[in-house]
Amino acid sequence: MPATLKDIARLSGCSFQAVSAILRDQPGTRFSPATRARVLLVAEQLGYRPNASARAMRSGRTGCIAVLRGTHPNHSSLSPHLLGGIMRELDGQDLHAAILSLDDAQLTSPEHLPKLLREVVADGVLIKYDHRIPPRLGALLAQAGIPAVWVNSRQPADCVHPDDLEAGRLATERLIRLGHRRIAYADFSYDLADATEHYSAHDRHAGYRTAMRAARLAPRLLGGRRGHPAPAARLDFCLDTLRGPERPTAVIGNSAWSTCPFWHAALRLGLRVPADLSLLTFENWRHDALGQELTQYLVPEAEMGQAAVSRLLALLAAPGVAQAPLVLPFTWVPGNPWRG
Amino acid sequence: MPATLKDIARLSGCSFQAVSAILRDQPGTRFSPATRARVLLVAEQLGYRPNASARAMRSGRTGCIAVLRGTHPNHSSLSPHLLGGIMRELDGQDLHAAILSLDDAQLTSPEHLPKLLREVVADGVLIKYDHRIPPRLGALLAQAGIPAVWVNSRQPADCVHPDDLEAGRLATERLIRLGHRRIAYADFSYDLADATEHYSAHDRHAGYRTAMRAARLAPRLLGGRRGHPAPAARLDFCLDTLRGPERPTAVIGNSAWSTCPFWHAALRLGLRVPADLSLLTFENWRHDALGQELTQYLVPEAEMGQAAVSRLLALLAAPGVAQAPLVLPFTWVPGNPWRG
DNA sequence: GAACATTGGTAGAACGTTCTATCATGCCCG
DNA sequence: CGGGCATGATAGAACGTTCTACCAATGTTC
Repeated sequence: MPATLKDIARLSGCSFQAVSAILRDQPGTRFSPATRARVLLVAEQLGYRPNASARAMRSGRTGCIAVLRGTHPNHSSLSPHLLGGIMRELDGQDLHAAILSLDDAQLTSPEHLPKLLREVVADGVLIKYDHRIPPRLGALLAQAGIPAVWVNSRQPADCVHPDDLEAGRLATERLIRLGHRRIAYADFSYDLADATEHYSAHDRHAGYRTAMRAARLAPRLLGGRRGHPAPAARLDFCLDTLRGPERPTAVIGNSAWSTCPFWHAALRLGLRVPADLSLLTFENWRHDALGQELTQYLVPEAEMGQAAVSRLLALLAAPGVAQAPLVLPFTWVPGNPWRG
Repeated sequence: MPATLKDIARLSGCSFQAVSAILRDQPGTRFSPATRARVLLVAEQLGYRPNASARAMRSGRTGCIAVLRGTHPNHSSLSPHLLGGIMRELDGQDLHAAILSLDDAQLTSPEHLPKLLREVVADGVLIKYDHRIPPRLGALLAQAGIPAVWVNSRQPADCVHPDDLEAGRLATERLIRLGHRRIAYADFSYDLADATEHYSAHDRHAGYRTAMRAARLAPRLLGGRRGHPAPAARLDFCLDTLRGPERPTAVIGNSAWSTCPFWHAALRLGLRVPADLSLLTFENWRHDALGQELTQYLVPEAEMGQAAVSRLLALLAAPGVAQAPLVLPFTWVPGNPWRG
């Protein structure tokens, strides 16, 4: 049986309230150095750890952050990196996280969520964005007084997301500076089941177009919401694209899913990467297995997790004070060799 | 403020103990249908949810499973699929999971872990195997009376792991049946920083060797613990291998990290996959971006998570009754086209 | 030498549950 | 008409904390 305050009190000859005060070293109370030492010693010997449930019940604080995720495997799953970032930030604070999985029904009609959240007694909640979450969830949580921070979302406040717009712009400008003129943007993600336009895909593409227009170059979209090839026809689509007279000298892919087919086509056509075709891709995390010729722009997953937690903690400390969205830059992982 | 039993009691005109009994419909107690209906109605209207902390304190059960993970990004991170499997099983049981991150110091010397676990009041713990976890952790937990199930480990009991041996054998046999004779096994994973031999890598390779020997074919290891090429030299290594007169007609890779370089080499050499070179790879989850020519053997991550939880629940229900290891088969995802 | 602060504590209550014990009816039966 | 017995409850205690109030000495000050 775990040791309690009363056990320590009995063995060190004082009241359990004194033990409690000493172990937390509550400001405003004074105890003699002798008592203090005795209590600390006994606590150490018994391997005392405060009972989290009791503490939570008394203080109202659980030291627990709920993390919402959908159950759909393709969308809104918690990546190890995001989880790692969340944990890194929590660990310093003597907090832990409870993961809460929501099935599609709960995601779509979140009326019962506040109740559910209260049951997993948590101080606040981190919500990994999923396009199926209806916007009214924010209002519901606010109404229930549950502090929430959104991850990878564009809420008006209390959210953290990657700077997709800037990443799209930077990637394009980098290629332009290298002398590329025919730069295409590829997005085949729409042949995924249940794919709808995501902020990220939209913003990356928008950043690309901005940079192209600024340089007076014609943007070119391969794939996209309309016009994406069927999965089986993808490779042929890419071969055709790379064989044409107007073939791009660089392709920026919305994800590895969109970029790899071009790479494979290039390999098959004998084009050298990146000498004949530069390939840039956005990705959630570093795909070492993809090989080192691809240049990757990595979504700052770990940083998002960390930032989201620290925002949530700030929100807990100062309830009701909304904070402006926090926008995080991508990480540039140059391919090898990188011409530039 | 969340509604409590007393709130419901006040509004429905009975004692809070009655409310508690009615809402749990405790066997052995009898209440009139009228009272019962009144209480249920009021509870519904107030959106009552039992306070988990209070319940946990009273009953000793927290309804919470701790999941241990290391902080190292390459090893022992919780994949979305594993997490999904865990959650799927928990959700049906009105349970939730708390993730506990351990830094390297905590992993290496886990003497304080039982205390830590007790603080995150959890009924039991799921441990994602990491080669840096010292074996004595098992004994420590047992001694502290904390029920534990190991995921992807080969503990003598209370563990769940994929059938790497069988997968290695099956993959090889499948290729042999297709007429392949020069089948090589590739493992480049040792050029990862901090790579030590893992059960999985060992067993898959052992399964391969068993099948080869049974068919009186010569096993061939490309890479491996000794003899793996440096990361920058990997592609050349593969090109050389595929150019030689004794070139394999099939390569089984320990992971995409080990298989992809062969694929790229094949593309560059104009070899058709799988017509000229069959590629099989073991992987933790389905890499759609890798393209459809590779045949993948998927580690049953979700199934492991689900099975591990159900084992843990069984252990909680019958404490001290150790269960034999549960071994789960891989999923075969044939490449396209699959010759066979 | 009485009023008063300081030091070093103790005591009771509360948080929201669940568990165990008790109790007031009304009813049947002998 | 009183003993047994269902029915439909209630009351108290306990879980391990933390918070607020109080208290008994011992010094300090005018």
